[in-house]
Amino acid sequence: MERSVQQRSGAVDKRRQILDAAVTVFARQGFHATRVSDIADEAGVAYGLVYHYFNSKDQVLNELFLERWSLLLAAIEGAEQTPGSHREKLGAVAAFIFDSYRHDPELMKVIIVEVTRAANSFGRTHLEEIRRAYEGIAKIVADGQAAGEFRSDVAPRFASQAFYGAVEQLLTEWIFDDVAPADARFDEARNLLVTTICDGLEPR
Amino acid sequence: MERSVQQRSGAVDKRRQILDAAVTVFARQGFHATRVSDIADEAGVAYGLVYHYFNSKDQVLNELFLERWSLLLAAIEGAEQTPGSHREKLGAVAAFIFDSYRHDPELMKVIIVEVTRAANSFGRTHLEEIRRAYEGIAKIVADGQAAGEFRSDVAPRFASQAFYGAVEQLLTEWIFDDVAPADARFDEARNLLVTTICDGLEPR
DNA sequence: AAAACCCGATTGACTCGTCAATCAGGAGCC
DNA sequence: GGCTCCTGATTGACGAGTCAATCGGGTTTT
Repeated sequence: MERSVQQRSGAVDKRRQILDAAVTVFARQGFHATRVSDIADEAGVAYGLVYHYFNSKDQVLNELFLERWSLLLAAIEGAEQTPGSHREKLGAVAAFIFDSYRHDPELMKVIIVEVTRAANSFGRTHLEEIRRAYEGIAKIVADGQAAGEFRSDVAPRFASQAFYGAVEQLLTEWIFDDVAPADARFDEARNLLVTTICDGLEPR
Repeated sequence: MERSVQQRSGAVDKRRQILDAAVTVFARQGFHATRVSDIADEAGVAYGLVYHYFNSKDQVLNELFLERWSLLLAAIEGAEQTPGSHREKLGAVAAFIFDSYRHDPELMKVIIVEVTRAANSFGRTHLEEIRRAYEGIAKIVADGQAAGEFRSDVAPRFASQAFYGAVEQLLTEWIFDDVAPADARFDEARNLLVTTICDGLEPR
């Protein structure tokens, strides 16, 4: 289990090195267009070593996705239980996702482009985990409705889709632009998003 | 120019046949996983004929995308100029997109999965056309702000992204489910979407 | 010495796009 | 009508290239 005990110290580094290199090349060329040799070259290791640590190219992407997605699920869980308005809880979820992009845009690009938005291939494989996130957000909405903070005539699951879809679309624009916006833009995006979804476009 | 004059009548049918077959197999297996021979088999024509009408597998998808996307751009253009509130104009755009799915779910699946949401490959190629749609929606929002119907503290381009992202996410759920919802669900989706984006989740 | 780690040449499977051959039917001539 | 010529639609086998995954052997650690 404890990798640093059963393997020597260099080993875990190589594994990590391969994962990090994979993020870079997947982000640059897309999963399909990257050869396993590209990953090995980027990581500075031999071709075969990739297969020492992973069963397949697919497994490398799976690992990257699950590593990050479990954090998102935890963040949603955390937001649910945090004190504060339900509007603030939605804000916390959006903030986590935008921060993930701020912290590691390449990784987020790979996850969104190759998994989350890929209805064939990996999106189908990880549908369950992906939906768990939607359901977590839907739960926040449902609780908000029960608390009288949100209107009750919008199905929580529906609101969750609209919310998540909006977040991902904003990220996708940044991904297409290949820009890492200034830090202020992240907070601005979060605020505008929460304002739009909670208050709506029409003046109050 | 006039195809029916310079070519035998059967010819134009075969071309169409290939395009329709491509939609079916792209929707079923995804662009990357379909071989050109799959398209030919589905269309009931010989392998080589695909290359008689198209330069490459890519060109087949390009044609499908452009054919449909130009209709969307026209619909947005039309919505802009239609009389009525700007809220109704946004509703008209959403209605067109949902109707496109109702009318031909396979084609919409292909366009969304393989082009619109594919930041590598085709998404990049057609970025310009895709963005034209975003800008059209943004223009409706901007006009709505100028008319005092929408709040002015949300950037139009931003609102456009949130709106389109929400629409596409809802469609994506249907795509993943591989269901064609009952007709009533389409209108419901449009209404809830416009309500959410324009009025917001919080009670008025 | 055993075990873990690392290497990269090789294999085997796969598919795109090409191309030479065939086929169907219209136009012109007898 | 019947015959020939001709165009371009249609066919499918094949060449050429790609790439994932394996494998046998070398090196370092314990």
